[in-house]
Amino acid sequence: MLPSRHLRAAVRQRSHRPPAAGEAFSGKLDADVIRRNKAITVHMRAGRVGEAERLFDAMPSRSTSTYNAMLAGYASNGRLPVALSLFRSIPRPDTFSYNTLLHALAVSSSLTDARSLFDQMPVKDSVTYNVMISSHANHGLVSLARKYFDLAPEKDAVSWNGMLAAYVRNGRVQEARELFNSRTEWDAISWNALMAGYVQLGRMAEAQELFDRMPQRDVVSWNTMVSGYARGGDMVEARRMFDMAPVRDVFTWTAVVSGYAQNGMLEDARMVFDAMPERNPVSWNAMVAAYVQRRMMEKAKELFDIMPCRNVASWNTMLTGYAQAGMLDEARAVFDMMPQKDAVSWAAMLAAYAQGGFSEETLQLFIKMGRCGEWVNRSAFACLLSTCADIAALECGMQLHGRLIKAGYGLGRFVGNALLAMYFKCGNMEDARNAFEQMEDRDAVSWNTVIAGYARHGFGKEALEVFDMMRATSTKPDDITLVGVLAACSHSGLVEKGISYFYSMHRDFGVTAKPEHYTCMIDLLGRAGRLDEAQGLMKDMPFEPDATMWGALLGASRIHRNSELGKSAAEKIFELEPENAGMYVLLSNIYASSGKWRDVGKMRVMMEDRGVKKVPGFSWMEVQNKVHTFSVGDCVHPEKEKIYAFLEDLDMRIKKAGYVSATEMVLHDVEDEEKEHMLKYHSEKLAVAYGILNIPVGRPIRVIKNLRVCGDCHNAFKYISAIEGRLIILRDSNRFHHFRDGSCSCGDYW
DNA sequence: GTAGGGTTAG
Repeated sequence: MLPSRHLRAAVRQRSHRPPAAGEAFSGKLDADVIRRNKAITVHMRAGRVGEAERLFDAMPSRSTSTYNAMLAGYASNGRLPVALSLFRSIPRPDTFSYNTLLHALAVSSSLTDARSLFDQMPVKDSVTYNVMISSHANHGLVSLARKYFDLAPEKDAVSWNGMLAAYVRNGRVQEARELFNSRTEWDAISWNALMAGYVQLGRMAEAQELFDRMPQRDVVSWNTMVSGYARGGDMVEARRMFDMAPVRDVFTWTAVVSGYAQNGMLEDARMVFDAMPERNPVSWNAMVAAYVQRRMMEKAKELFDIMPCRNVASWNTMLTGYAQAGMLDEARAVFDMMPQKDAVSWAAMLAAYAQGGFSEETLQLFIKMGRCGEWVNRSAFACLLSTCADIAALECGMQLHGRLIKAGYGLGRFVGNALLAMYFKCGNMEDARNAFEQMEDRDAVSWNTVIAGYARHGFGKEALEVFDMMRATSTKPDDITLVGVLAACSHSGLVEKGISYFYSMHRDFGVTAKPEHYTCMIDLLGRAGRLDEAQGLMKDMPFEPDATMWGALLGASRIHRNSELGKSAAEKIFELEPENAGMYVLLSNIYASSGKWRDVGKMRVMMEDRGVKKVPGFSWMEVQNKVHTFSVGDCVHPEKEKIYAFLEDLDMRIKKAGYVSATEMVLHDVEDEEKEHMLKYHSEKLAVAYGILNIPVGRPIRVIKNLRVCGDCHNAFKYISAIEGRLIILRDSNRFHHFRDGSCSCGDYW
């Protein structure tokens, strides 16, 4: 980003003399200047900045348009600082000059800079407003785009289409439609844009209806429909449109190739590809992606090697291909070899590491990214934020939030929702709420994220408050909202409330109960000890119970020590999902807690027979941008001596305060003392101990565990939070626990 | 010489 004082200085020098649109420096342009201006533009467009500069320097006289050509060239070649200093040296800049700079700032610097230039512009024309409309729309700031649209004194076709596209590109097709219906003079671009809006949402019937009604169709109209059907997986219809099209261009052909590719029809894709009259890099990329999608990396590489010309996307395709095939070394090799990297390359490499569980590498790469000064675009922001959410890298996520603000990106739906989810998944409720309050465009996803977020943290009251807020808006609650609402009731013990929502949701919100809703209800009733009612609901519902529902019942049996019911639930689960290790462990724990060691032993034999591997439990936490991982007992952490010694001491102190270790929770039937020893060194305990030692007092200790928290650790953390005066936020595979002053936000209701 | 629609990679 540019320091705004440079911008202010550049503009201040200019503002004493308002220039007029189209004004030329020398009054009359001679043919030679025009010819040379054209040559400059040609060089600039081909990326030959040096050539253009030589021409410019050699010119005996220059017009303002000469400067403008240079300015546009610098801007489109990513040379923003040079563009800015050139702008300062233009003797009489006209509105063209200002518009060019405005566009450059909006595209590659920040909207804050663009806005301040806009405010200082002495003369504005419709292009000025159009730049503001489209750049705000591209950043997801639809209401600001609308503000500039309404502000524009005269609107031309581009203004109307820009506003239409602002709605369409942000998924707000309804508002686009309303705008469209408000007048009649629309051109083919407008029809195509609105059609594309429906296509993006997969609403092909409405797109087709527009297509049939449009007064004049051009090749883009056909392409929109072909690719729409292709992306929706309807290759028959896509092919029909392709065959019917009166004109085809590279886009049409590529859409079909990519359609076949994405729907797993590799041979058809190749046939069309081979038949193409001409190909561009995108067509090649689509075919390479076809092989990549089938994990045929050798074939993909073969094609990649013979491509006449590769762009960043070609490299990115190979990079993600290797990443998805789990070939992380190859992926990294491609990443290091690429001639240019863009935001996608960084995001793909980051995602590869993150999804492979290499959080260390993920963070390292992100730090490197910051050092490289890489410009992060909106989707990369969203992708990075969700990566941070997955690994609960809060500090990383907060840095991203900071850069998001600096870049002038508003909290539009995509980035805003990703940010919300990040804060919730990292256990930072305050910032999640703040981000939500600041979002300018809330959609159902935003509301759902907040409701489900609060629910998972055991903040049932807050979740239901937000739900009430949502009901006061025009955004309609959907089935996902109600899953969140029911989960909120379940996780907070609001049993009666949950039951009443469940039975009234069809009447009040038009939501029909899906299996997910029943799962919530079984969970809710089961946790409350109303096991008979839970079973009754399962019998009466219109679906066959699935493994998750039996799992909810199994969990309830564990809390309420009903090993008979637990056993029959577990048997059903073994039938449905024989490899689900978590269920064997859960059932073992139920047997163990009632001292049925023989049955515990049987479970272990069963797991061995069926080749089910128990997922090893581990926990991790972030301290100063570094992720520390802990696993049970065998801590390899460099500071393990210190951690163990501290744990011993802590253990003594919480015992004095009344803590009794619940040896019953452990899977193995070993002697008590030994059991206690194993419990003491559960991964989450090691992590919490490390946190207390390394995180300053006053800041919460955030720990993430890949499995469900063990009951004994849960109990111990309550004591620890009181004795150490710390807030401990634990994310386990099921939900969040906030330990504070001796109690947990789950109300021991997990 | 500035602004608007359709194709690839996440």
